[in-house]
Amino acid sequence: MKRRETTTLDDVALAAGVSPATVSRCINQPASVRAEKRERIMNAIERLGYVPNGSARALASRKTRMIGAIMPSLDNMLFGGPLEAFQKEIGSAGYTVAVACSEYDLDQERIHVRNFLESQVDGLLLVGARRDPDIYRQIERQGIPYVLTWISSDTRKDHCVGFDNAAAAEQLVEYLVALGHRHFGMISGFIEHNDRAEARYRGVRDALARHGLSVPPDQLLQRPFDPDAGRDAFHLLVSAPNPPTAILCGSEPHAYGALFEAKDMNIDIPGDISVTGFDDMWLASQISPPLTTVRTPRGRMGRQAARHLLAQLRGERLVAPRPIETTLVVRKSTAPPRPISLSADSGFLHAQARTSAKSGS
Amino acid sequence: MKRRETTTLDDVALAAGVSPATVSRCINQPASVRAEKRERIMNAIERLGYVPNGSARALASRKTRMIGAIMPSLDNMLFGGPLEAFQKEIGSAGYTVAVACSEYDLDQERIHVRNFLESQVDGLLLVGARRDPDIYRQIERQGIPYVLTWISSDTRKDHCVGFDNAAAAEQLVEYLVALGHRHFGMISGFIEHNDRAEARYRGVRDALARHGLSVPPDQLLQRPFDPDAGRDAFHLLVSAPNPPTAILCGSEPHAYGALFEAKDMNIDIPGDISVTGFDDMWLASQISPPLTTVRTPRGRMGRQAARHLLAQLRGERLVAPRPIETTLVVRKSTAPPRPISLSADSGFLHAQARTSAKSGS
DNA sequence: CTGAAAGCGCTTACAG
DNA sequence: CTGAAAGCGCTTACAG
Repeated sequence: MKRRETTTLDDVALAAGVSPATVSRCINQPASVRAEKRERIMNAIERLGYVPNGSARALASRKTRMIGAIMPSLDNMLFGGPLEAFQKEIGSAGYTVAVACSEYDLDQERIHVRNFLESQVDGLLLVGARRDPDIYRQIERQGIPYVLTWISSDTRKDHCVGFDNAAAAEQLVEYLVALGHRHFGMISGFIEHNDRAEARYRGVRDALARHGLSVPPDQLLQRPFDPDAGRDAFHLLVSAPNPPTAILCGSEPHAYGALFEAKDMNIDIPGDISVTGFDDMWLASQISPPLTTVRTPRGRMGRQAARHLLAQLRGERLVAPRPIETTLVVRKSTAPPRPISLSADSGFLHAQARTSAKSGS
Repeated sequence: MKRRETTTLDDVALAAGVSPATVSRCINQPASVRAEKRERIMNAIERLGYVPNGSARALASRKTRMIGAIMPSLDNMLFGGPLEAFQKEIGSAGYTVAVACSEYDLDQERIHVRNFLESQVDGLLLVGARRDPDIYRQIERQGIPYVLTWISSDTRKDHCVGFDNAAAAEQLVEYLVALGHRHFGMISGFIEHNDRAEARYRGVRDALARHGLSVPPDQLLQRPFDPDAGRDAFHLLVSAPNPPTAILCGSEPHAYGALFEAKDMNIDIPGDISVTGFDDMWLASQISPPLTTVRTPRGRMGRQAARHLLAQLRGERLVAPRPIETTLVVRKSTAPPRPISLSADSGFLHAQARTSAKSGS
């Protein structure tokens, strides 16, 4: 390692025949430097190939222009899009984004928060709102802005940019119930440490309760968010003695897996069983049958998260963003249950019988 | 903004009754501090809630422990996995990774490189090898390690961690030719500014040339890497007066799109036309028909890239990594062309006729 | 094993 | 508009 002569701001000042302070100003607020000097300085910078030292700048100015983003995963086509939208938007304001993956593990997440705090990030992007309060304490102690995405919870509403997962799940349930379904299964993410998954389940549960229905405990399966897990869960659900007529998936990869497994098992979707997704990713409309699901505008969420963070960074007073609207997208993976009962009443009674038999076990 | 009293290393030193230097050592090389003092210091750190200032540390030590990664995209399920693998591996060595997206645009990439250089990243992860030499000059001027992924080119072989795209494409072609295909179309990425796409096309071209075959210019379609673009391109290709019997896709999303479009057009794959992918992502085995493709071990590539960078960071001498092996995965999207000719000769003659007719036009 | 001191390369009031 | 000077919060030879 030969000693590299890094050229510094002082070198530029010397070469341009001005003071270091002026060079600094020339870089940061060009307008405040006389045009003639500015040109001399720019020339010197060019000639010497000067590259400002971000660490020194950060130390002196107390700004790193770096945003830390902690995502549950980058490998499931769910977070990549929004993250890219976020980085594009915030990047155009001059910020760099550093990413870390928590793998849906709150302990890993805490470590990453800590690291970012040490790195002096100017802001933080997190997914979900539920985590050890101590983490929020640390963040707030450093006084750095943060935004919580994928939820519109009310615990820290002011920081939430996302949609109402529970309400979205309810849309799905209401639609299915109107179709005549009375017997439901659900393939969910892990509820305990994932407030998005929890909210979706809660939405399902509450909407069903309004109709005197419920997901039997053994028909609620919690699985990692990937198609293979969805396959297995679907297989289990339909192999039960009294299978559901509709299966709600808490995430779209689960639904893809369910559809693939159905094909392998020769189960007709939606003839035998209805299946719904959640998110409306690109595959939803292409897969067969095309998936009934709820659309979550994730790109918009990413951009809005960036703008919300930017506003805080500018020192604006925090105003709670309004939840991003979700929309029910009805396609071909859902239909009335068999036997087809045009009368809602008879269908209801039929389902009631099944449901009570089930809940009695 | 009230003035936050950030607690510094000096505060800790005072509280623990030692010198700042000792606190610093205690944090960075605990073994070099007497146990008794170490405990006092740790207590003080805990009590004061001290968080080291990364910028100051970086300035003084000339190390940021940050790696810059510039990816063409994060939104196409292609780069997320490898990136996550990379970050996990390099993160466990104490590095943070910052990401930026170039959107397959070399100008954007150059800006991001520049930004990362200013940020004093300790290392750089790039995709592909072909870019303005001036960029390499800047990187090397700062003397920071870098790794080029997704290729195993020989221009800067020592820095390349990836697979041989051309060879992988050749595997596919040889298989298709052995099946009896003589008339090929290709849906490719944009070749000019993407050396991975270029290498794949080159592999196709060279392999075909060995058999006296070629892709007619109008049957080589360059498209963005998404399923919809693949759909359109497929439609165009099969609507030509003399459509190919086999379509090679330079990326898997293209192939998915082709398969979906084929279904909509009522074209039988592989009965009417054979289709191949490239990468073997999870969908390849689930889609129908399951896709014949070539597997590129991307997770392994991510990890190896991290290790290769880490080795440089440790100051080890650079040794050219060996290319990562790709494997042909034969599934159901490929078959001999119609009319089914069990005799290779007759098939060949038939195809020859078509080919020369084509190339004469 | 520990401390005093210099220095990393900028920015930013403060004066002019 | 510009400069001299202090300071951001650490690390690291150097001495002991």
